[in-house]
Amino acid sequence: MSSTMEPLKARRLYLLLREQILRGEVAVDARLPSEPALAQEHSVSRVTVRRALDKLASDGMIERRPGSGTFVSAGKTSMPVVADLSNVLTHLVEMGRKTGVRLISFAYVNATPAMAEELRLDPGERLQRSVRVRLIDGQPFSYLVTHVPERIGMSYSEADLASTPLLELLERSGLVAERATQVVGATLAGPEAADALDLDIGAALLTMTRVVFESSGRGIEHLQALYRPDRYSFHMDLERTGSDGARRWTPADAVRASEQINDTKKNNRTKRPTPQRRTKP
Amino acid sequence: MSSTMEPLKARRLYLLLREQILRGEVAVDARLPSEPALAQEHSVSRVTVRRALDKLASDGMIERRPGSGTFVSAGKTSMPVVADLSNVLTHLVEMGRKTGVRLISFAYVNATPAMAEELRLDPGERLQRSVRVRLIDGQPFSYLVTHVPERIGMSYSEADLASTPLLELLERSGLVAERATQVVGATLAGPEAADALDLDIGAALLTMTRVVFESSGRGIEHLQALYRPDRYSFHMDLERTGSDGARRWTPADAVRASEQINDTKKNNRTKRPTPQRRTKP
DNA sequence: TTTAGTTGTCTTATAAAGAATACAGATTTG
DNA sequence: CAAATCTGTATTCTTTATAAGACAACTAAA
Repeated sequence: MSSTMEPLKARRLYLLLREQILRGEVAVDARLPSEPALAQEHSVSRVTVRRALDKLASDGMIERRPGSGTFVSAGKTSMPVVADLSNVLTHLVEMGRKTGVRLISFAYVNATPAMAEELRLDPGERLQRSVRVRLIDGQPFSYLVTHVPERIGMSYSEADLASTPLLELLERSGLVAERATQVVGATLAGPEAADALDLDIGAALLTMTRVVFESSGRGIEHLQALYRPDRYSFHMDLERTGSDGARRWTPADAVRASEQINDTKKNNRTKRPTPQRRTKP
Repeated sequence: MSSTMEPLKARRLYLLLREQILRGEVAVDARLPSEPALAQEHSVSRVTVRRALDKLASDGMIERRPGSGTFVSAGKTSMPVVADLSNVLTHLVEMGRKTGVRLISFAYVNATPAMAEELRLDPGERLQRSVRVRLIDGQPFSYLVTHVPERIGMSYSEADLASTPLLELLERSGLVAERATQVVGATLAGPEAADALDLDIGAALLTMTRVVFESSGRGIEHLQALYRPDRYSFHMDLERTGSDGARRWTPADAVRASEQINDTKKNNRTKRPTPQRRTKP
């Protein structure tokens, strides 16, 4: 499965150092080993060490002080925007952040066999395919490829897509979403996604595939989402519920959800049911 | 953020083709463009195309038939083991699969500032650090780095770790886990993880960071998990609950959980509440 | 001030990746 | 069978990555 086609040594070292910094194995503001030391430690030349450090510096993870050393930067080591498992961005309003959507492409295509099966449709059925990029504070954080059956897609315009969440559009047109499955994984950035998300090809991406079904069991939306993990991640709070042998973990979101059903108006944004990671002041 | 230190051209092409195949843009059993055609299409030499295809072939994604062409393989395009959002592996028993654990390292270390903060402990406190690899059918699928406060870690042995889930060990020693937070993201494989998971350095990994708290609010476990996305992914079923303006998505697991609280004995393994992706017969 | 250690920059040499081309053997099609 | 097309393999050349070393400029500490 593995071996052959080695990534460049500089890339390897870059990934290694990056990992150590992100995991906190090297403290913030601490000095890294000197370039000659790193070169000897990893059995590479100083040029290679230098390339790795260049990359880290351009990522804003380290700061180089000539004559003194290179140090781990405080700022950039942390904290993407988080979403709960229902894919709802949290703490956005209160942080005064603004999101936007860019429509990359929009077309009608024939369903591939795989796509038809996932949506439980007839193979070859026409689908509306749209590619969008979501932005936060002007910076892209997600790359979304959506497939919707043609007849359903007709109920809204191309312009609607660039301004309104797709699920809202679907429900507005009378459809009733009943169930959805989501699968979360990881993949490497290909050329298109890398370009749209302002990343290097081969960067790590968080993926989510969601299929939404109406009550009849037919799929009404297929979403393939790619997220920049440094700007977006999934967050879930779990509570230990039940007693004795039947104790198990329950997502706290579910609790909050049932609380909110009889509470349409006041949205409790002061809740903090579980400790959050925070950056130091 | 991007540019400089280009990955190799062969790697780029590999990722591009891989992406197209995984997304179903190229049908299963279909023939890929010929090597000269791919070379011209992407403005690279045939040697480079060849390297990319070699990698795809070793991944089992394509099959090369001399004189005929290269074709997309049916088998390997799909389906890792799935876990629900409580991190419980599903469909394992019924599939007759066996899991195992390999203990990689075991030591006591000083808490880094970042780790201490996440666990809400005093900085510098002693922690038990263990690194484990979980296997399914003899193949590694997750790389787990766990930190537990020293006094708690004393309650079980090194051998226990290799055989029993950590959370069970903790509760067995009288601790009461009350809350947990989980953050799911993605990262690139570093040298250690790549080696343990039998992957190339720079491969995409699914990450989960979990912190478990007891009722006093102090952390009792910090877990950093790295998963091979081709062998493991998170799955969640959502249901549209509530009415009118208060409709929202609720994880179906929560429903199942509350059903099971009064149902200790019979574990309903026949449930299939939501359509699953499946491979063709 | 001196000294040791650091990053920044350059040179030269070797190793590896990629480009361009040619040709043998297998497969399909006319 | 013959022609066209494909993969497998080899050769040669160019470009890029890496190695090894030298030296200047800067910093901090003795």
